[in-house]
Amino acid sequence: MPRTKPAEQRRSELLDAAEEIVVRQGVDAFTIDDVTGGAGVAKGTFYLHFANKDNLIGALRDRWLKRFIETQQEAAQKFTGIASVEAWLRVGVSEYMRDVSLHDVLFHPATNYRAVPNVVVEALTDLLTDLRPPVADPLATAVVLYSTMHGVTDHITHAPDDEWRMLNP
Amino acid sequence: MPRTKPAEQRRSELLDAAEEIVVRQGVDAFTIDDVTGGAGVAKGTFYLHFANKDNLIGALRDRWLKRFIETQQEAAQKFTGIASVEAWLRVGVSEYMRDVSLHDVLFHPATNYRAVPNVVVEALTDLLTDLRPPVADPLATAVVLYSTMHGVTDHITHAPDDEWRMLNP
Amino acid sequence: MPRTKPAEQRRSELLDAAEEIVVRQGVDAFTIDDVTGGAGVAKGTFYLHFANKDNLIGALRDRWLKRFIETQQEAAQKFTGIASVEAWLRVGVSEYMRDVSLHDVLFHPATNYRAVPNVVVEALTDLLTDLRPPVADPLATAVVLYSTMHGVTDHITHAPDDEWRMLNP
Amino acid sequence: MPRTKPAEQRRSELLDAAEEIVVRQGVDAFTIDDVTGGAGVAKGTFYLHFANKDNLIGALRDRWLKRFIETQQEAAQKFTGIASVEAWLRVGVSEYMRDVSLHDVLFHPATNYRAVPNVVVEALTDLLTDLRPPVADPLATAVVLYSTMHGVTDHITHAPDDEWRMLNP
DNA sequence: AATGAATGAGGGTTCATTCAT
DNA sequence: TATGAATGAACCCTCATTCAT
Repeated sequence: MPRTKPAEQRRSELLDAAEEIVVRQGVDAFTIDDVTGGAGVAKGTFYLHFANKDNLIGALRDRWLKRFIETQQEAAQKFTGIASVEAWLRVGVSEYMRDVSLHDVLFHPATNYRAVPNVVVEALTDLLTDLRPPVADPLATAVVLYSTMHGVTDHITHAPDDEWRMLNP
Repeated sequence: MPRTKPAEQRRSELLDAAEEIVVRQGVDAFTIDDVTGGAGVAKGTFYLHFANKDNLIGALRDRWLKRFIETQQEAAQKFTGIASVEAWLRVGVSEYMRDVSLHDVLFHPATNYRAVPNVVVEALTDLLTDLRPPVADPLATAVVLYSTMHGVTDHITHAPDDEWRMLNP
Repeated sequence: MPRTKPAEQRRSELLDAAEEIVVRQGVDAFTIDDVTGGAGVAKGTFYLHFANKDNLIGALRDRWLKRFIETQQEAAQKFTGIASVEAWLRVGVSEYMRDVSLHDVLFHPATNYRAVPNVVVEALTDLLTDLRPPVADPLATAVVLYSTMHGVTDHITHAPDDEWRMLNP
Repeated sequence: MPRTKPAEQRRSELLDAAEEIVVRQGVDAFTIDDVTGGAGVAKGTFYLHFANKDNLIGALRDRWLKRFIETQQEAAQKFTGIASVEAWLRVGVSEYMRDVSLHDVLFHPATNYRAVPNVVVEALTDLLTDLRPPVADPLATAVVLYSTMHGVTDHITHAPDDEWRMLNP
């Protein structure tokens, strides 16, 4: 049985391993060794698929964003008008909550995340732009909605249990 | 010429130096060496005032929060009713914008920030609770307002220049 | 009330503090800070009485030896002939056992202990030389007796309890 | 040209280098840097073979004991009765003398040596137990013999030259 | 494509010693 | 004589990256 696998699959397995470690142990215990260990390959193999550690984080981020937006898009397309915006937001919250810690790590300031989340805001802006009746300021609205979505999710996730119960009587 | 300074001042200078480095270079270039270099003291001096690196970050966070909330409190107290909430939020935005990168670093997930930002939400909740006419759900409202405040500021700060101009025609 | 004390007393107090720490915590936790802390003086004061750390250890060693030999001498003088040698050895064992860890630290190889224990052997050699009937080779005998005394004490001290009971039925 | 060597060999070379440094410079000049420098490898390589510094010292100790006892065993087996005990002791002395400073460092109190030398005493006890005619108290005898062996060697090694000549006329 | 031993720069922390008060 | 803040060399250890196989 060959140890070699298609590049795309190896890469994917490495990303999976990285994702799991990040989610489980946080960003501090984030070692190339852990990743390759988790993926069941040797250390050197990592560098056949990623230029360096930052590169991996970038790839992780891209994959996360791609999935996130696609999921929202799908949800939104099942509705029309304002309902599609609501669907978009609802899915956004549940997606965020699925793996907050992954999100936190991926978009934390230490890794030049700057431009990235804009993609999500842009997607929402597009959605709002196509809305009828028209939204006065799609971008501003998108920013506010996105912020709230994100912030509320954050709050819920980190809230002590009793506060959570207050919000969900 | 005395080398010694009051402990409180030295500590403060070290915090200042740390703050500046964090703001300027991000969290990755955050070295004890840099901090002591910036404060103009020897490396060992650092450990006269902080148990370790984490300890410093904690202190930085505490100081930031203290200042932030105090500033908001002051601003809010100059008004009554809904205007005080508005003042609170306005000051919040401008405070955030003064040093987003500092804030980002201080409260990024890698450093057990969990419980911390709640303090700000709590302050806002208190403000809303005392409001007349009463707010239906002060906590939920606070969360939404805080999220929006934070998210919008974030967006503005990281926005490419042209988008910023779109938002401020 | 003056904080100053006669040099000899301060020195003595520092030695006492050092001794206690060494006995209690072993040689690894042996810090100038600990010593001055234990003696209730400031760090700098240490260097008014000892040139450096090695110097302190040397002084500790000298004091220990002086006491040790004096005690043995006293015990030996109460007897004559071979009985005085036996007394000398008995006291030697009990003295060793009083503070093995102190002895261990003081005479461990890392601190150029070379010449030192000879003093004890020399004292014993003198005792044997004056013995009647004469001992064939006082030095060799002294070495053997001293070695046994030391080695046995060591063994007893470090022995697990059950072995100790075997030796003392 | 291959940089890599079998793990066992590398480990052995590191132990050799450590041993040499310990013998030559004593325990204070005992740096990981020195060890790796002596073995001709980079610092990091050390940690591929030892968990930490203490671990290395432990390994050094184990190796020393293993060799020591084996050599004694071999020597003893060439004889029977009391002669085997004499052989055991003679080899013990010469082995000790081959590298006293190594022994001193390895078994000095700072590094929890407690239980270790017992192994040698145990070996001797076994030897004495099998002796015919029987020895009254093998353990006590072993302790005394071992102590003397060790102590005498120590004395010889550290003796000033003239005293040494007195003992070897 | 895959390996994993080897690298070595770099960081956090300790602590003996100094020195201005 | 006494203080204790300040110093800074030294050390252990980590881990991203390389490279010969």
